[in-house]
Amino acid sequence: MDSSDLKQAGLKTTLPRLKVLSILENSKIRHLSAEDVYRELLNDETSLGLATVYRVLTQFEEAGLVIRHNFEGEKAVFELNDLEHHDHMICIKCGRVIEFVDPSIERHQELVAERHDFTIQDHSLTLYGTCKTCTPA
Amino acid sequence: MDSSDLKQAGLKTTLPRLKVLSILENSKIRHLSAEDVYRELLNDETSLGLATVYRVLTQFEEAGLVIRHNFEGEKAVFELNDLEHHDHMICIKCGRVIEFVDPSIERHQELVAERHDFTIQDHSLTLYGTCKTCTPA
DNA sequence: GTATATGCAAAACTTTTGCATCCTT
DNA sequence: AAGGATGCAAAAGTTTTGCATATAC
Repeated sequence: MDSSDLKQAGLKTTLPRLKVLSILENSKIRHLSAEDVYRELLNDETSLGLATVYRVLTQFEEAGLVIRHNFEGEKAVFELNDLEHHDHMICIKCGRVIEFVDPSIERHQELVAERHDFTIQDHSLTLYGTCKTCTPA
Repeated sequence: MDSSDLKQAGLKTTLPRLKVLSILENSKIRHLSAEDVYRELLNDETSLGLATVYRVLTQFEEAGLVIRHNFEGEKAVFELNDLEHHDHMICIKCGRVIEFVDPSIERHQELVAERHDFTIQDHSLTLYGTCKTCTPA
């Protein structure tokens, strides 16, 4: 992702937008809150206002560059929309986020929706529990 | 549900709690925000403070009497925990909430979790789209 | 040069908390 | 009588907005 993605989205290539994009691409942690992004930039010589970070992330979401998640109890987090669609497992002990795809689940969502004459536009599936490391043996 | 459910949950039988319980049981709409509950009580001779509604709903959640949902973009909503487990479809046009259960989906959640050595404690599956009435033909 | 973007501070909105008072047991 | 529950107002946390200034094209 680079400035051409911004242009395509109808967004001017500005330093704040490039910085946010770069954080999203290079951060070790894939799911970041607006404040996470803001804080990563604080060390930076020219940091951004938190309001700008929110505005940029919202524009990115509208442009389809990022996906916003509202996981339980947390503030909103954002991830780059650069992978195939996937759902999430979240470890309630260490916070780790595991991404997964399950075609059977996807298919059955469609089937159950059809059964109710419902047209799916989007869905959100999140499993909460403990990961390999955090599950007591 | 009545005062005995409160006692069992270790909660004193108070008027505010009974009122909230009664709203949850008798409201036409099943999924209510704290403010929805608060507003239904405003006409009432003795209404409750919003803070009390939040406290009561939180206690009910801890006691397992209600389930709290954080649907996308909305404030938290609460529903009585009096049905079997189920997931939700939400019409993004009319706000209607349809409850459903799909054993295949449940099963495949377990399978995919196992594959990742993940132990599910809870999950949240919500389909967003348009219902029968709101889907353009 | 013009339109759009940003920064800052203030506002908005949801939810929680402190504390004095009241109610249930 | 004692402990827990409530109301009110204030605080906290997250996200949005108004407006003057700065920046991209």
